[in-house]
Amino acid sequence: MRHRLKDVAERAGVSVKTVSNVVNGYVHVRPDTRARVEEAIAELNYRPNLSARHLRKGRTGVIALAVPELDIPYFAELARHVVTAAADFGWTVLIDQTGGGREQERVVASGITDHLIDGLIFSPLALTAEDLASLDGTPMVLLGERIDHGPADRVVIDNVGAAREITSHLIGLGRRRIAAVGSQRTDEGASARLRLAGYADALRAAGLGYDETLVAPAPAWHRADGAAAMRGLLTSGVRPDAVFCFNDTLALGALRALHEAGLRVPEDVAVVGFDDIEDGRFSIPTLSTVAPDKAQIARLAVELLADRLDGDRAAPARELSASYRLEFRESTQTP
Amino acid sequence: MRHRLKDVAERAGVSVKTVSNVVNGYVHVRPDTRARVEEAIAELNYRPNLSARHLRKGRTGVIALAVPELDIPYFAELARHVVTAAADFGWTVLIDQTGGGREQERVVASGITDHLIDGLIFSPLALTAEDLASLDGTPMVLLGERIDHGPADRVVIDNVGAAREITSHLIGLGRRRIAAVGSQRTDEGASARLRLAGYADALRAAGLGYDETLVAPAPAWHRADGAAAMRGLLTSGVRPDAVFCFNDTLALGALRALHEAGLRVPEDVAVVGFDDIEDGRFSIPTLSTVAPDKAQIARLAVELLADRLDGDRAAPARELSASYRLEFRESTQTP
DNA sequence: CACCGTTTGTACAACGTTGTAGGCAACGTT
DNA sequence: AACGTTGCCTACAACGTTGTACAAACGGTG
Repeated sequence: MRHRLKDVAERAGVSVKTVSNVVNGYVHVRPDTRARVEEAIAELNYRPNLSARHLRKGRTGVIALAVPELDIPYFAELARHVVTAAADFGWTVLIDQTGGGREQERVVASGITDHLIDGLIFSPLALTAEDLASLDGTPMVLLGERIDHGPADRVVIDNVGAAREITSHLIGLGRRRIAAVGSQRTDEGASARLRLAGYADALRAAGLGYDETLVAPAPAWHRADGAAAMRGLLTSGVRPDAVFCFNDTLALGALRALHEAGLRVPEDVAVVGFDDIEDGRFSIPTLSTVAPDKAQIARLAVELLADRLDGDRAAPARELSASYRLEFRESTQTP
Repeated sequence: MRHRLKDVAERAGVSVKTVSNVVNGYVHVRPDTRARVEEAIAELNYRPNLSARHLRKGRTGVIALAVPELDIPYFAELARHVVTAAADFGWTVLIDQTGGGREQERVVASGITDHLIDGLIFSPLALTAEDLASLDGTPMVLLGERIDHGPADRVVIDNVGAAREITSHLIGLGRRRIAAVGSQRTDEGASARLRLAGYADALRAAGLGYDETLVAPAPAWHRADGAAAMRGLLTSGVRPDAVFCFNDTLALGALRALHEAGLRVPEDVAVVGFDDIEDGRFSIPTLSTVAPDKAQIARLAVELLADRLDGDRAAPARELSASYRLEFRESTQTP
């Protein structure tokens, strides 16, 4: 049922290698020979065996994308863009969920590189630079801030700047008691730390004090965590007039908690998020947010990987920055 | 940097095959020999080359999951469950987006099977039984209703029954003018047809007429389509007191449109969806819905695939049914 | 002690592909 | 006419692994 080069060769009356040459677009094949071979390929519906090709060439045409969880909308949207960007290079993307734990991430980062893939785009939560250094040489591009001075290429966005800008926007609306939701003290919370820093920067620049009681931690960044953190803030008696949630799912949870508490958004409390996931465009109210250019992130990551694969694998690691913009929607604007 | 069986063999002072036997857990290896080999493996950090192994054995340990779009929450959640279920079989999952078009789906279904994967779990929108029959023999499990009597194993849920039940629930609440959002006349709309049938069944059983003007089509099933369809219904002058949306994202869009029109949910209009995506548990109001057991769907699909891989590939196609339950939340209940 | 079956290990070939080396025409140049 | 050059194609080996066949060592039995 499944045919090999040999079958095509026999049918076309040429050598196996000539068929291989046709398949690979080698120049010196007579037009009529080429035509005969192509006809045979079509008749047999021949497709190259990628494993054999890989074994011989050392390339599979498959790259992996490893993210903590697929059903976190941000990662799902990112995955979509990576698949699209990779297609431009003729690559297939193998998507892996790490779950976000350090051990799991280490397993993925080392295990997945068992010769099946050419390279890896990795969005780590817990992996350390140390873990990373112990991996053998599968080219890798990191997304996000977790690993500070690792040996790998990275695509980042300016978390501090974005957080500062969106917080300043809230201040510009006249809000003075601005809460932050999503802080994390663990090592996993690199993005949390940076966004918190940007938040604090903006308060300081506006002459507003940084009030510890307005900062709510969240163990993970799901809707439920956002709702719980918001409820915690409200029952603790602090009365914020605005909330900066460190991502959109937290913000959606916070909206929910505010709704349950009978508070109006944005009249009583303005809410902003981070990531610009699609839900935020249809939530009630729609959600103001920082919109990282996910397509650009994906494209830069794929391009970095391509450069690394084709170029010098020992070249120094590069870091590229993706852009973002602010989206102002109902949760910060009176209709 | 990367070592082969041969390197391990030299270090341990045995033949290549003996190392292979140790790696594969072959029984008849003397304990001290095994220990020596394992030590050498550890020292060299040896990992088998999966391409070579595949070439020899005909198995890769990779299965593919093909879905229309990854950033549709239902598919993202499903993907997560499939990855988890596959891990129990030691499989890695390669996730592919088809985009949902017939041609693209055909490309994925045939192209992806280029020797890289052992099997495919496929959630088709547009592919026909005819397309499917033309594929060579990569084992495949289909999800959903699209292909009626195809040659492949399938996992389905009882769309008609579920739609009937949720509609009956609305009727039980005293609603009489119940709209349906998401109908599709194209071939892609198999699920839409079945859910519409269940909706009509329930109306008929309750002695309510089927009113064409209460049925709104939706080209795709995104939030934006739900919002547009709902706006269309409202501006056309029909005044439903309940809406059955054929999936949750449509329902979230509909909630948005109702909100913009100043209608209260559930007081003025009750809303139900289908899929039980996480968003629906945090939306305002929270969304009543049909909750298919996604974990079960994923598990059944993986098991069917495993059976097919290990067993008789020519055995007749099987069809398994996954269960569902109804979730009643705020969008159909007054607080 | 000869015999036999089991245990433990080895050598070789094969999976399907492509890189290398080289052969044979046909051509233009001296 | 002899020569190198070019175009086109073929034969062979190799990528790293495992199945098959078989050899050597071992233990128990008659």
